[in-house]
Amino acid sequence: MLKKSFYNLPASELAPKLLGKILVHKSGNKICSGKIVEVEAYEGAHDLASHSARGETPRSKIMFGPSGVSYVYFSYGFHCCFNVVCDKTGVPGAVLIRALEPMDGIKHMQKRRGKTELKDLCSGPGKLCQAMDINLKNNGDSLFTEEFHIQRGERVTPEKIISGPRIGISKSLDLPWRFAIAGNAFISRKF
DNA sequence: GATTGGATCGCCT
DNA sequence: GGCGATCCAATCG
Repeated sequence: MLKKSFYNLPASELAPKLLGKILVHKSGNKICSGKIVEVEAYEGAHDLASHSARGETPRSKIMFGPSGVSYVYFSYGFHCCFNVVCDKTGVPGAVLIRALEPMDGIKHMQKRRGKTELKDLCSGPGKLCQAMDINLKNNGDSLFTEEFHIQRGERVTPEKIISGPRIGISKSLDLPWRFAIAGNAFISRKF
């Protein structure tokens, strides 16, 4: 399991380091896991696309808190998106997990998603929340439990990482804070 | 209290 | 590639 100190970095530095790691979530005795293959970084006041860009609000306050905590928000009236809170306490930051390569519990994922094709299970932030059974109730959860954590996985060297502008935002498009494992088949869309 | 605009997805062409 | 679904949170009056 990754230690707390691993998460005490600015989001744009932590995000690429999460690629290749394994996200594990157990709910209702069902264990699911997947390799992180695509992420996005969200920081503070200088990052206008971030929920914390305008300071602390009831929703964004969790981004200002201790690292290694789950930040889940509701998006577009349909989906949840899962982030990992990072950086020092008091400094806002979070890494959005955008895509996973399914590993354990694929049967559960297929049932929750209503799809059998592996590429349809976790190739997007909303999809992976549905597949992994992550919802608003998980907002604020610690990521240092047996049920919910991130562990060491495949080593991803810098040469294997591609980056570009983040998806679905209209501000701070100049920041290349979307990161993915080059050539991986499970990312949400092409760069 | 009302309005507006999303860190999306799936299905259609 | 385009669009409709659908609702929360932030912002403004």
